[in-house]
Amino acid sequence: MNKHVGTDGTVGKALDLLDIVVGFGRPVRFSELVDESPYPKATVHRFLQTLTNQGMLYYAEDRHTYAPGLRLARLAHHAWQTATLAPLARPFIEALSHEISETVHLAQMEAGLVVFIDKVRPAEGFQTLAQPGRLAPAHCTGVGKAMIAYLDPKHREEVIDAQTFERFTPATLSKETDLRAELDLIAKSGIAYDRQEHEQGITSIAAPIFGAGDKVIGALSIVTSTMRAASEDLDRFSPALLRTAKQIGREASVHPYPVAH
Amino acid sequence: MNKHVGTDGTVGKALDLLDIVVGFGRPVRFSELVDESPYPKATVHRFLQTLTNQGMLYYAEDRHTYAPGLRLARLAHHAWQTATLAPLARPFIEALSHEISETVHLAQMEAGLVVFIDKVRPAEGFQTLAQPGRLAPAHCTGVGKAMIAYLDPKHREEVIDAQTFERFTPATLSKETDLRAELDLIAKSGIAYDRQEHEQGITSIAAPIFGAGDKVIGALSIVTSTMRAASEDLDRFSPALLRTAKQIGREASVHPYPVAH
DNA sequence: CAAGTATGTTCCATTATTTGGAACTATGAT
DNA sequence: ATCATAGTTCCAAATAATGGAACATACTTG
Repeated sequence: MNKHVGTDGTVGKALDLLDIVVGFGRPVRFSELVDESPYPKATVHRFLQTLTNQGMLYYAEDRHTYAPGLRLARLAHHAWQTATLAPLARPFIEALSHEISETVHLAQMEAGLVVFIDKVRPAEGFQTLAQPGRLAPAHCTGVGKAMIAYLDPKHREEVIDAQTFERFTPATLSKETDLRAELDLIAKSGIAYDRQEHEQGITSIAAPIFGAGDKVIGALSIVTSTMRAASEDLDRFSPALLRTAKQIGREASVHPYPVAH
Repeated sequence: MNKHVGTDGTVGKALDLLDIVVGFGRPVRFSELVDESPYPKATVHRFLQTLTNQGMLYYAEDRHTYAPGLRLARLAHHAWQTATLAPLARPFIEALSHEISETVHLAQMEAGLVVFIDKVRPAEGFQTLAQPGRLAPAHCTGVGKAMIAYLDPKHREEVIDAQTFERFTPATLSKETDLRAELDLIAKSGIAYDRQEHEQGITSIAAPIFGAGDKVIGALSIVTSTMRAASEDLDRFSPALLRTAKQIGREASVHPYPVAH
């Protein structure tokens, strides 16, 4: 259900809190964190002290707020460079976006959720919810469904179990059976769609990226709005999309590192 | 001596280990980590399990190696945007690099070490050690010395104490007294130099960046190679360098966030 | 391919750290 | 000046971390 179960003792809890602070996306006050976290006041306080000491958080004395620290920024940036598909895929998704003049998203999966890893917008495109580093549910996104459909059976079941099936729009697939039916289709065609299932007015066409040993390591999507194109129009992008996904996959298989998970 | 002292219990130790893994810059084996960390085998093992469970590390079963995890990578964008000067300074250092056609580095200080935050190279410049996210000692870099020279006395002593005075080249300042003498000069002129003290053949001219309350929040440097310019030639960049540092400082003072530490 | 060596994992009694309710202090609003 | 809200400290009890040593597994080599 929840992303990282709290069975990892002190360290797990501290990281939970770190995630919460970062999740706010702005400097946060102590009391907000007490409300948001499942831990009692004294415990939260102790963790914040530790994390601040460690440079993972920064405490602004004047404003009494906590924000991500420089050490976290440094570690995270490193991780981005060495542990995600982003640096490797960048040239390809730039080329794709340029070729078709549409927004392209790159995503990977973490703990049953979609993580948006990178994004290229052509010139001045519209803004979507997907910012790099953002999490989204897998059941209602093109990239999420594309990845689930090609997961090995064991992982697939785990990930499906992890879905909340929360409704974001009237089109959201909110039943497990609906999702499974669609996954079957995707597994046949190699293409997944998001028909305004996550954001009203936003549609996408997505394809999985396969790394060494034909393991799904990520997904790629072309995103547009209903203003700009009908859902079926997206189909004309599928050759370019599949080609780019294959290019990235090949690159990832060849390069030992950065590692794709 | 070491960056984050181990006085923060379990969480501190786990983060130490995380830093060590990330520091390798490549997937690492268990035994390498046991050697590198001060903790006993069983303890390292337990931490690695926890961190992997938490998604902060990724364990490649086939290769038996640990690498940064997706969860850590996910934190990158947020942390980088809100915790560093990078987003705010970007336009200014781009303008500077373009104006003078040289490489420009932006750095901040973390636990007595220099963290390179951003870097702009003109067209196809040469490569230096400084990649964004990279750590470097403060005693042998222009940006490091520029920051130390303007730290308040308390912090200054702490940071000087934290230096290892490791020799990287024959020109490296390897004695505390040498460093102090140079800091005095820097404090007078507002300009610091790196005369091949970190990398053979690389020289730079650096200036501190002051935020609200005239606190040093970072430093800026123009980097060139001895191939391209003599050390004294760098002086002709100093007006542009100082101007840009001032612009960034003003911007940082005005904008409440991103926070400069 | 068997014996040897290096590497990785598990166990568990001991030890040290975390935990969190409650009392306390600082801050800020009226 | 008074009250309310936010943040910090305390400390005995509860729990989790510790790490030496035994065990298991993967590699190496004669």
